[in-house]
Amino acid sequence: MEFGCEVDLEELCPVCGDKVSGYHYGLLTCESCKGFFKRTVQNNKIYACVDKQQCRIDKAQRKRCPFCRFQKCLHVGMRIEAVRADRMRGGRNKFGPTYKRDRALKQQQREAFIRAHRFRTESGTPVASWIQNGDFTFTESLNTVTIQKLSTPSLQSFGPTGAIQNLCSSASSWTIKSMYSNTYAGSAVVDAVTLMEPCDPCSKLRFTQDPRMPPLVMEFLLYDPDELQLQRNTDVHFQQELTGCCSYRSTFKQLYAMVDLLLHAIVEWARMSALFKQLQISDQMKLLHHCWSELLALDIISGHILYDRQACLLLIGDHEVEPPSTEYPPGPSLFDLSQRGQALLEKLHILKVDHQELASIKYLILFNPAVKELEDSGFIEKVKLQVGGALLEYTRTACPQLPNRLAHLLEFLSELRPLSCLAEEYLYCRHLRGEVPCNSLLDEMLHAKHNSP
DNA sequence: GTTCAAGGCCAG
DNA sequence: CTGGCCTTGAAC
Repeated sequence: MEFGCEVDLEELCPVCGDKVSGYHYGLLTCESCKGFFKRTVQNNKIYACVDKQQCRIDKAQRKRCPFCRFQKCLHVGMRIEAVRADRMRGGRNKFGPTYKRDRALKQQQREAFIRAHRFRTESGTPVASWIQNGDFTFTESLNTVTIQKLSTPSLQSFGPTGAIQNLCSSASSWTIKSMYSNTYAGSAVVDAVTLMEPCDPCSKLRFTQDPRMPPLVMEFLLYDPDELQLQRNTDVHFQQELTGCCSYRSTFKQLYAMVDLLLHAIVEWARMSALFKQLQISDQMKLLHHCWSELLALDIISGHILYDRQACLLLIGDHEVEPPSTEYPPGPSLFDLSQRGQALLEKLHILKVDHQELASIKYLILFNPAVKELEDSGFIEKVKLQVGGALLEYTRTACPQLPNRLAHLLEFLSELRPLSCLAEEYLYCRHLRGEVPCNSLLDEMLHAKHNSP
């Protein structure tokens, strides 16, 4: 079973994502943030940020900027008044009952999340047999792919073909970088890089003023990709081509360019996540290779919900640009995808899902402990459970009148999976016909899942 | 007596 | 300065 009651529920520090050692100064934090907070308050430290006071704080970088670290300590709720002025040791402070309540609440949430997860409808998930085969070969191919721990700058060929897919490194992080030919979506990489720039967290602060919002959900929202930038990029790509009234083939070329752009944004979003960064590179690759299509489908659908995105992939099914398939058995059509996507979109509309929930759901998709041959599935499971707990806490606070809201969200997730399988099948069929440009990130994702070495 | 969140210590 | 480990002592 995916979530057993016996699971050791190790929490993660809301400041840096390190392992929690207990309640310190008002909430569960790690030992190092506890010490840092204590020293800062006791010694009346005053720090300065050499950047824009928006430094990302995670386990690897928490030492870099004490100013932003302390700001984050305060932001997540560490209490200055819990540091004793008289420095008296031992005993308990006035937060004792708070900690006790918090423990009870967390336990309740944990149990409720596990119940909700059991409730989730797993049946009726049609997965084409070739996809299952693909999963097998995908696992096999992973064994042959050596991924360096990129402590020094390096370029490495990735994937079973000669595609120019490279893992690049900067410091201890990584990116998947696809190169484009001059004739195909030449500006996509540049655009993707632009949209990957961390958005201004202040622009989202208005959503995070509510002190009842779980710190984890707040974090997810703050670091969700900048939609405006993404929209500008995708609109340019998509509408240029559609207004040009061109052949279906070139329209799909643009479609792939946009899918590739979205994939770049998804990879970069994951890469920027403090929790994701704590995984080994190999696990990061496995998780992304496994869930890219789900994240892509969710991204496209949520674009409608949150932003009424103009460049609408779902509507492409209405353009009647796709000639009927001559293959037997016929693969899925864009029309199929469009119909199913619209049905899911309708569900989200009825649920009135919000940005916080969508930002959290993405982490539930990404941190999937069921992915095969993970090095650290334990950590991934803990993260998933923690995200589930935070999402439950959030839905209970935001929609107290709907106690089963989380179960509905999980049900939506279980319905997203077959759609993403269908989308993958569609893209793979076109890939086999040579319509997916080589060297794109999409090409890499399709290769990773379906090619045996 | 046990628990556990305070403060303290000190190698790196 | 950092952070892992140690000591303390009120609440239970």
